[in-house]
Amino acid sequence: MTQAKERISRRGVDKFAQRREQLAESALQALAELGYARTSLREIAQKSDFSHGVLHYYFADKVELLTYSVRKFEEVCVTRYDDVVAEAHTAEELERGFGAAMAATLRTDAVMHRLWYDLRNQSLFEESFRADVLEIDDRRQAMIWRVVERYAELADAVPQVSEAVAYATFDGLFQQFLVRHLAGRETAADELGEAVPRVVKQLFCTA
Amino acid sequence: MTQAKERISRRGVDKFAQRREQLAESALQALAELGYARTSLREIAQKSDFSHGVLHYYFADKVELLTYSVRKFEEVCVTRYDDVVAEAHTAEELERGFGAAMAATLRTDAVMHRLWYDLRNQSLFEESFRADVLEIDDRRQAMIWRVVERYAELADAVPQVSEAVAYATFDGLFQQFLVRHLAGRETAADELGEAVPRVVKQLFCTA
DNA sequence: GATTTTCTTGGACAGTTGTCAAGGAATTTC
DNA sequence: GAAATTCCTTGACAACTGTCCAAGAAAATC
Repeated sequence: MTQAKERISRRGVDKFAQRREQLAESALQALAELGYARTSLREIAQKSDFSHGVLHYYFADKVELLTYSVRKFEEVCVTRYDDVVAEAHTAEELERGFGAAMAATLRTDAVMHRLWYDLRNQSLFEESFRADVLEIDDRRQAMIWRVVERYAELADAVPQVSEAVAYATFDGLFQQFLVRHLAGRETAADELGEAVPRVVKQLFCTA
Repeated sequence: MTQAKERISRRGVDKFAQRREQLAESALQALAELGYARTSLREIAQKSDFSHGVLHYYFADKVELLTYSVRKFEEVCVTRYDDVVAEAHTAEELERGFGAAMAATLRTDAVMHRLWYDLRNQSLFEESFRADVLEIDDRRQAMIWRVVERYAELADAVPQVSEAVAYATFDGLFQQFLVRHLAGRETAADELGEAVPRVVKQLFCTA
C-alpha cells in the first residue's frame, strides 16, 4: 500500500496501477475460462507474462486481486445498451435494437457473462465480493431501466412494472438463453433476439 | 458397482442405497452452506456421522457423489408449486397463492436455492453436471408452465409469452430477490410476493 | 460360536493451493 | 558508471485436496 504510493510519486506515472490493471485482465481471462472454483493464482499468472510470485507484489492477497478484477469487470458490463438507447428514434427501432444487442452479446461475450453469474453467485456465499457485486447489479438494473424509460418516451406509454422487475425479467431471460447457448443450442441467440421485443411490448401492455 | 448389487441381493433390503441417500443428504447440506467452490469431501463427511474414507466406499469419486446429490436435489425442486395449482379455484386465488408460495420459498429455502443457482452455473463450466442440470431446469420450466396453463383456464385467457420466456421471467424474478434477501434486505420476500401476481397478470395482458 | 462377508476407520499418498521471502534483474537516480 | 530503488523469479512452506489402502469393527452366515 505505502510502497505503491511511494513508487507512484517517484516514477511519476502510475506504472504500478497499470500493472494491476494488466494482471486483473489476466485474472478475468482465467476466471471466464475456468470459473471461480477452478481459478488459482498460478493459473492467472500463466495467462499473464509473469510468474506466480508477482501477484503478491501488486496485490495483498487473492481476495484483493479478485475484488479488483470484479470492479474492472464492471466497465464492460454496465453501459452495454446505451448506444441502442441513444440511436433509436422509434419505439419499434428500440425494441429491435435492444433484442439484437442482447443477441449479439450472447453470441460474442457468453463466457464473460457466465463469469458474471458465477461471481454474483459467489457473493451469496462469500462476504468479500458482496458489496461490489451488488453495486454492479444496481448499475445493470439502471442500464435496463434506461432502455425502458426511453421506450416509454418513444411509445408514449407507461411501464407496467417496477425497475427491479424489469431488470429481473431481462436478466432472467438472458441467463436462460445463456444456459441454452453454452449447452450447444445454436439457435439460442436468435431466439433471444426474437423474444426480447415481445417482452418489451408486454411490459407496457395495459388491460 | 458390482459390489453394490451383490450386497443388495445378499442382505435383502437396499441398505447400500440408503447410505448413498444419507451421504448425498450430507453433501447437499455442505454445498448449501459453503457453495460448490468450498465444499470438500472431508467437509461433507463431517456433516455426516462418518469419516471421510467412507465416501469412496459408496461412491466411485467426488463427481459421482455430487451428481447423485444434484439428482436428489431435484425432488425438492420441481414440484414446489403444484399444490397451489391444485387448490386454486379462481385466477386471483392462483395469483396470490403463487406469489405467497414463492415468497415462502424465499424465506425458508434461500440457501438451497442459492445452491441450485450455483450448481446451474457450475454446469456452464463443467461438463459433468450439465445433463442433470439441464434436465432439472426443464422440469422447473414445466412446473412454472403448469401454473401458467392453470391460470389460463381459470381466467379464460391466453398466455402471451412462450414457455421458456415465462420460466425465465419467474426464475429471474426469484433470483433477483434471492440476492437481495441474502444480502440482508428483510422486505425482499414480501416484495417478491407482491410482484408475482402483477407479473402473472402482465403475461396475459393483450393490447 | 466360528467364519465369512460387509462396513468403517484412520492414515498415507501425491498433487495443488495461497502465501511469503531471498536473491537476482532491471531501472532509476545521482 | 556507481548506488539505490524498483521489479520479478524462483523455490520453499504449511495447509488442504481427492484418492486409495490396510486393518480393525460390525454384522451376517453357517
